Amino acid sequence: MAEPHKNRFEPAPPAPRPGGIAARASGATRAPYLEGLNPEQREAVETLDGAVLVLAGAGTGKTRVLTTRIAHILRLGRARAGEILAVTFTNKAAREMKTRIGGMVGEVVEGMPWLGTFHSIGAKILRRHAELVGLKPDFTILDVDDQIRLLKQLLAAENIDEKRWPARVLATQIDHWKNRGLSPDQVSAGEAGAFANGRGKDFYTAYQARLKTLNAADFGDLLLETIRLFREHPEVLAQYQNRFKFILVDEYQDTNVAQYLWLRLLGQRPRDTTGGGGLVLRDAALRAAPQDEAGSMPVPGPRPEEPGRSPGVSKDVATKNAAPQKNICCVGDDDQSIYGWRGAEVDNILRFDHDFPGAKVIRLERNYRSTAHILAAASHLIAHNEGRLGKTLRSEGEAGEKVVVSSAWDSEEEARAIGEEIERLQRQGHRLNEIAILVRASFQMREIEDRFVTLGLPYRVIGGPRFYERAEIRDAMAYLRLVNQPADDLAFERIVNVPKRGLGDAALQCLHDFARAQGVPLLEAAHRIVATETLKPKPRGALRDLAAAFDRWREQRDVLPHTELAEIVLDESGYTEMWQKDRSADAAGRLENLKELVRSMEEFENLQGFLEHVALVMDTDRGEEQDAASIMTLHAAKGLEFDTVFLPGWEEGLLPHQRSLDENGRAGLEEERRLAHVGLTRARKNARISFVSNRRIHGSWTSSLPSRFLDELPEEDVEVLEGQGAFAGYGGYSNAYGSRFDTTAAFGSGYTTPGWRRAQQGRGAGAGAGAARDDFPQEYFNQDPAGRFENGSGSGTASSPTTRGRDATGPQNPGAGRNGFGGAASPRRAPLTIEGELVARSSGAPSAFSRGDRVFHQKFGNGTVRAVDGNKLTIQFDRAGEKRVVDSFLTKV
DNA sequence: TGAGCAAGTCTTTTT
DNA sequence: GACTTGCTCA
Repeated sequence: MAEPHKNRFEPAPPAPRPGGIAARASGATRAPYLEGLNPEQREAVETLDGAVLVLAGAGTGKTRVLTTRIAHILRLGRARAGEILAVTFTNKAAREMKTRIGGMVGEVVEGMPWLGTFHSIGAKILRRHAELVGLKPDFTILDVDDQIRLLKQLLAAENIDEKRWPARVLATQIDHWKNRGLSPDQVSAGEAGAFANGRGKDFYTAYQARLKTLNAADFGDLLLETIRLFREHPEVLAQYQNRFKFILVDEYQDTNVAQYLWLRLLGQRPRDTTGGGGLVLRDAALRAAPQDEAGSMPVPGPRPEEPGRSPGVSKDVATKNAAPQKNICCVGDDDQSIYGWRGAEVDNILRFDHDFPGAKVIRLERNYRSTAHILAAASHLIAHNEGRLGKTLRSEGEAGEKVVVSSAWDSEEEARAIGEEIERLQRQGHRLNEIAILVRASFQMREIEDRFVTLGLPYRVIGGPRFYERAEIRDAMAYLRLVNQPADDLAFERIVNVPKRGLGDAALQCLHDFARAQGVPLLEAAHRIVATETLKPKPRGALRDLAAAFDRWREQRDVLPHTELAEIVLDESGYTEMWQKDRSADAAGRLENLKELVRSMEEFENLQGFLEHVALVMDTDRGEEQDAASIMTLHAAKGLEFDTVFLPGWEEGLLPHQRSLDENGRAGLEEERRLAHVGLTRARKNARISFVSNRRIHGSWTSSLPSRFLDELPEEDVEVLEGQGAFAGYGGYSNAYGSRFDTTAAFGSGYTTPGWRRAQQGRGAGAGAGAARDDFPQEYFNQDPAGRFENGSGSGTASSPTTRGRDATGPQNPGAGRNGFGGAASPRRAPLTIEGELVARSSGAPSAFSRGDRVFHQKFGNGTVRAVDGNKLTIQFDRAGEKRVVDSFLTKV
């Protein structure tokens, strides 16, 4: 096993010890990398055999443990670098791990070929065995944009009304199925029937078939097809099972079912492979669990213990596959699971010990990042969640400053306050690099950016519009893809008439028909059709030239360096010229981007490698070293830390986000709470939360209420400031420029000001005003949905023709504002609708409505019942479009 | 065929 | 408010 070997990660010469080197593991005690680990971390690093789950709370040294563990394995010679499978969730994390391991072992990173994201490793495996799943090794990886265009074509071909079933929605659904590890034949009839006029399943099948003919795979396929490969070809699976001696998984709480299945397969010992049947079982269990179980619950309330949600099944599966296990180590934090919307199954981590019986669970609870106040606030907040494994973060640092909560009249003022505070910090010598503004939704960034621009405050937006998503980059990429892979019809369609070649709809339709008739890709069809009289002379000539050009480029591909090829392609196709001639303002920038694209190609060995990178990584790693404040979403902030963190927008509807509540009810709320928790725990020294009374949404002003999460922060760790400019009305505005946060009056003892109380009451909306804290959501959920708008203390949607719309620059009417947080008297948007929750626990009882009924809905108006599913109805609203609604919200007309 | 304008949509998070 | 789509007209 531990035979001596040579590799790049050959351990550094052991520290000199008297008596020579023992072969025991303890030989590593002197290893410098183990020094400074606390006992739990050390245990997590040194427990190499069997299954290990490391529950690593925020700031407890998770990445350090992972990387040290790898270094340790290498150093002990338990495996070579190529025998360790280390999967991360994001490219960023993979990159960081590579760097850190490199630093630790003192070598370059290339030595870890199987360290990467699930998707990149999946793609790597899939390329090696592509033929076995009906692809060629050079298959194209489609992004969402391509997917949608493909689906649109299919919709048209299948004669499905795109208005009713937007391609985007179908793409999401298919993605969802794939996340759950379901191939078309595994999708239950009922579920598939609800889509595309009952043809959901056929549609999914057709989509997959189309991908195969295009020699393409979407993101989901990178996992799903690998799973299929493993299942259908045990010998291939065995090959990888033998290869990987150790498996490490980062952010395990973010894995979805497909990723789970993928890991299970690889995590078994070679002979175990027939146990694959058991996986399907678990798979089926998960498929059934979420909706149906919730649906049968009569009253909202604590769910049955999360980890045991389908104890019967999962136990069976666990026992069945209990046999020998690989050395698998999963690191994660259930409190940081924020990707449920993308199919992540917190369950995976919650029942790790069911899946890996005898697994060792190690908790890392010592937080080295944040001060005690920040940590206490975050812990108290997250304790409101129910489905948790439970960890208590302990601070290893000092008490520090309290978490600051402040308010502002509107989002512009909030941005102004943040800008001022940052300038103040800057004057005190804080570095901008150590400051971050974390928002819930990207639209919040705009006002903040605007303000920073005005102030001349350097900032950078992380995860903003991406380089590879820009139109000119995608066009250029399409050319290159097509050179690389002539069957890439999507690429062909994208560029066939860019720049304009006079190939309009008519000509393209003709070409399509021709291609279909001949059963060849479009580019090939182009070659053939120009030899016929089918097209008119002008388009025919254009098409002939284009096809000939691709022939030429393809020949050059094999002889020229790929960067040179790219320049030739962009040049000869007329694409560069098109932008040079363009008079619009951003043309220059686009040309610059194209140059940047070609430049970035230099880092790759060949075209194929470059295309792979673009498909999977999607961002350029341009490390701007300038000192600048970071603006990003809460999601993007996971894994990062800053001295000072601003958390604007803690308002109902934004954090927690309305849509999350609507779609996922209580589970959605808990995920939002985790998001808030992630935000707080990013801060080392200062956390500054703010909320506003008025926010601009869709360009018009909407009033809002403070987030319920504010109530869930412990008073003793929070300092509440009342922004001076916040409620002072117009006059206060000018003052606000000169005012400081810290010149404002504190609230005295926490949450006792009249304004705050009123805000609370307004929020209770008839559900019992005292309802705050823990019992609040409960009360809220129990409200009679129909009565909501009548007894909602005048705060229903219907009664809020927003008076704010009248001034374009901001809601400057001081009237309501003076009272406090907007005051209960000001017009409000409807208190949280929680339809998602109601949908989720719909009973199976037959509905009083039937198809074709005309109905009325308080919020959406009149509509027609399109489908009935228990008490969940699909309604085509006359004005609001199609919605799924619970029947209790409806009255017959 | 393509430009220009009007209307409509959608704004959470991403490999 | 920003963007896409659809429509009309030259």
